[in-house]
Amino acid sequence: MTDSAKPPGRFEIFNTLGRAVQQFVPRTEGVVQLYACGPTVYDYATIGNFRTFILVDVLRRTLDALGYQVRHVMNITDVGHLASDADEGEDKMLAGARREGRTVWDIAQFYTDRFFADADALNILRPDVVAKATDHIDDMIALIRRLEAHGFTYVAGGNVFFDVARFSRYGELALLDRQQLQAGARISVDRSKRNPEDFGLWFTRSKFEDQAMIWDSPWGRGYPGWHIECSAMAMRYLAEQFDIHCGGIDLIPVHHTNEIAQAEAALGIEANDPQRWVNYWCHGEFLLVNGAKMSKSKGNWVTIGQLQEDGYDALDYRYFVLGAHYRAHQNFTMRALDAARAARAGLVSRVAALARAAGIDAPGAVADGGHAHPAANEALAHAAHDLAMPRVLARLWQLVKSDSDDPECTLRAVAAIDRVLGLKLLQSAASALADDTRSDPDVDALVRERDEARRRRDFARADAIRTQLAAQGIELRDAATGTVWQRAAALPERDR
RNA sequence: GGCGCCGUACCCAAGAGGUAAGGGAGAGGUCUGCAAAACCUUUAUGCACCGGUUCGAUUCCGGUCGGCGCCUCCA
Repeated sequence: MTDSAKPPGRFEIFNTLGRAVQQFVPRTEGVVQLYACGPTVYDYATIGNFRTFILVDVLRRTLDALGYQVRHVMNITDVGHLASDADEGEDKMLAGARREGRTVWDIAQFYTDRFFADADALNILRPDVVAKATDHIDDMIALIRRLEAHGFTYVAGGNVFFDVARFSRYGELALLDRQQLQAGARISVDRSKRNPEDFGLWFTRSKFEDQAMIWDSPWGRGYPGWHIECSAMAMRYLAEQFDIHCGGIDLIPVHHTNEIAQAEAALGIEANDPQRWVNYWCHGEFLLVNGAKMSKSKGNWVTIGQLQEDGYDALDYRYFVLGAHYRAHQNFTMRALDAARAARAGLVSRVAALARAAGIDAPGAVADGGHAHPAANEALAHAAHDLAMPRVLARLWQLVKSDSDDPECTLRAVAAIDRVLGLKLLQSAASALADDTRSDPDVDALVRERDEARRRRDFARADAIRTQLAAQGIELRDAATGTVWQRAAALPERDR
């Protein structure tokens, strides 16, 4: 574990606010306050969603490995939101409920559970705080009241809006030029708004008669706008001003832009104030599927569960994601996933071989070697430079392929590197080693008989036994130390 | 109309102003009764194209072509 007496290592991260890789300086020495936008739980999360959650996880692991104390907060959006401020489209939670004939509350619980099941399979660490929007309506109302007190709101058509014109820095994060935006280019604009960019803070008017999630508020019975929850919950569980806010790149132009507006307006942060609500904004690029964006609306989305049904381990997907830099597009194809699976398997088998060489039966228990090993040092340095995970992987491969006269030391370095990668390499190697000693009376008897036959050079009989076992899905390998067997991995092939 | 990103071998994908990480796949080899596994070796004088800056660019600048995305919700 990291020596907490030492100051944290240097960390650099690309800041969307400023569009440059910057040296990370936390507000409080040695402590990182991190907020990540979580899932909307009206349907399964896609592998694209999880690309971003893996980014957050890697960020958190890297900061931790560098010696920072990280406090990680994530929201669960379990309240329905309309498709636009114009009260159009459909409420996603309601749509999910209608689709499945269940209540919105059931839907939220079900998909929240599914989300964490997938996240666990991907070895994504749980945030320190998971906050549900519906548990924090009071915090949102309090924040809206603060905005109201500062004169940043107005009521129109029964709904409370944020007045963008009052916030001069509006759009800075997204480099938006308000004059050039084609408002309503793709959707119609709510006529009651003063400016097209104004966004709802609290709605009391909805076209949905069966709106199940409504609460009392100073403005009437209704429900909160889309953006207020993250700001309210981040400020509640972190501090009013904190270090890093993460999300997908698609959140930049609207969600995060609006979050900055409402939070800085509420906090009274002036336009020329160097003190920001959040100092570092970190965004993950999109995952493409066969060259095109994956989205729920297009229907070309893939879930972790689907990959598992096809015989892949969630960690194969994690390896795939780690193979590309988080700020670059990444193209998901089954062929690329196959490559990731093969690569991860190769890594695990090399780690298992190191454990054998070191005489360690349970490599899962190997403590990481701190930063004693140069390879671990270099790998961590790559991670610390804007999360260059492809370089971390390359360094790991170099380490694992090098001849080592101290396999245990190498193993400790692997453990240290995997602390950042989160690929469970040591645990996986442990189960690979367990396979070495697997036994089954019937199979063992046949294997012994075959060995006898081979000794007699009765290869016809030996091959017959091998064929017989193969029919049962058992593969034999005649290693120098004797014959070992394993069940062939069942890998249903999907059309690709 | 405005804004942003990208274009590296068969595939995925790093990269830096000084001569192309890593993985997968393929090929060759070692080993083996055969096979499998494992291991070794190997695969871009080249980084979309055209100009410019430079002693030197794939890496910087400008342009062209091509792909993707945003300006509704979406990670």
